[in-house]
Amino acid sequence: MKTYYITTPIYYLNADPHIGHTYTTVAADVMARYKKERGFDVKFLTGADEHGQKVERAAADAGVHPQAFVDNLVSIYKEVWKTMDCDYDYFSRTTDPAHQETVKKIFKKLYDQGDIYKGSYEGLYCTPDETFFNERDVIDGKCPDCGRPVERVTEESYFFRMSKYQGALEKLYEDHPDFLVPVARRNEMMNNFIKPGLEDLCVSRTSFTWGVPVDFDPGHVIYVWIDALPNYITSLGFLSDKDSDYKRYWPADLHLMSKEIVRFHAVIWPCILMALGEPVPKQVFSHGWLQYDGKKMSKSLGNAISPKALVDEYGVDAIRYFLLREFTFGPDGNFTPTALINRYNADLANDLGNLLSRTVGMVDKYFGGTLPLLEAENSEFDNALGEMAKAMLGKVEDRMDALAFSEALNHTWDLVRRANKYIDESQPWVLAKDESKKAELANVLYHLAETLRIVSIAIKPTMPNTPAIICEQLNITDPALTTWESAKTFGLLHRSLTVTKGAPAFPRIEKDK
RNA sequence: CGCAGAGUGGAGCAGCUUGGUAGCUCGUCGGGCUCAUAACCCGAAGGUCGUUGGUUCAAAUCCAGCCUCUGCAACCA
Repeated sequence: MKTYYITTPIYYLNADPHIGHTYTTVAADVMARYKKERGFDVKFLTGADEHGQKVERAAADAGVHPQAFVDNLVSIYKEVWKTMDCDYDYFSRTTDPAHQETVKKIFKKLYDQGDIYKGSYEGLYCTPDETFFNERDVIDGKCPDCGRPVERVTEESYFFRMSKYQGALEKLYEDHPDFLVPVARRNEMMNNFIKPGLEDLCVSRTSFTWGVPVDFDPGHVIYVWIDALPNYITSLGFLSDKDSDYKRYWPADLHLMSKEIVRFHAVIWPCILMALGEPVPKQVFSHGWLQYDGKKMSKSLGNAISPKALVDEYGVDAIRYFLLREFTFGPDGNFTPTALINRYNADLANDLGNLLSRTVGMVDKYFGGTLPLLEAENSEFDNALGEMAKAMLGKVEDRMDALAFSEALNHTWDLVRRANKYIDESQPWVLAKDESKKAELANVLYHLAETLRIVSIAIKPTMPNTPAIICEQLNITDPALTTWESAKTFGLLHRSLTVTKGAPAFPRIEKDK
């Protein structure tokens, strides 16, 4: 079976998850579900980056041990992913003992082969803040955070010989234009970091202790690059005696992330892998940021949106749908409550939810809930709808494979809108008044139900819960009628369909609310 | 001249790679229908595609300059 390994970043645990983390994780989850529907052997990883000075300090401020601090945050993240129906296979933690053991082995291996060496790190240091700053960040010799003077200090530390992989990295970018997408990010990495020359990377610290120790040099802690990035392979058992997942799933098919951490995944990470002699990931995809009402979302601005609150108000499927449908996946997007309500009402309540209601309602009203087995010639409208329904999933696949979630969903909604139009064309309420048109009427309603079946399959990856609502009202219980491939055939649903009226799947939201 | 992206009818976006009647959703106005969650369907109005110049038979699309906004610049998804 063909494998598919997809990852989100492992999120840095300095705050609760907000809608931005959710955006990345939901997109990865949708992709993972889609690939599973297509028959791939899928592994989906998310996780937490738990080490470092910021965590150490945040824990101290909270008056708890760092481990207790991250344990608490991890449980909060996991709770949010559960709320969002994000169904990951691995939750990677950098405090996991097995991960730490492998990180030590990686560090040692790179050291032994000369790719890590001991040197000295010189920088501007703010002693009260215990933080290094760049020349350009320092304002008039003062710390940009606290305003106190910084001093030039030298610290002994280990360096990764990244410069050695300059040529190999350039070749990777040239040979595989799709290694990093979208192309704007690729240009950015090339022009800013690769072409000017890779600098060796400082991979250890002595300024804090909350991390994986360098076991052959006490006092040194392995810095984030060699700790967090390798989680994608340590979680698969790399360099351990249980490495069957590594052999099976590596290299990753897709590292998904937002733009600010592209450099680490598209420059540093491949260099580390090349140094280890391991294959690099097939693709790194960077999506944009969600702004809130045109402003950057951040903890300090206090405008970060809580995913939990949104789900409580609108439902998980609606939020997942909105995130993927509203924004083009790649550029930045602007999240506004108005857009959410508009999208919900227009697409989910008016188009899809209402289509289900009117279909079930008519079967109930005209036939007492069960369609009779009557033969009828298809009208031109019936044929047009059927043809469109059959072709829809292929278009969805094409856009999903390109990570164009919004366009994929739009193809499905083209069909939903077409079905609403079909009702007007077919005028079932006119047919219902003529006893001799019973067969025609039943045929129209059958076409609607079958279209809804196909729609319910196409939306499965994005909206994991809605298909069950549709199937319940249409009494679809045969698993063969809900497989991905079955949505490419029109007419599988049984003709003598019995429906069950239910509450509206997406009740309209009144605007003044 | 640090790098990259964006500027398209009232709003939000797509199109630009491979030039050729400017598309989608929402909103507005008018009409139709009545099965349905006052939902659905049809039609209309509304854009010199930031700006200047160039290439071309033809430019939103290619090239150059300029203006405005945004992001990145060793760890905010």
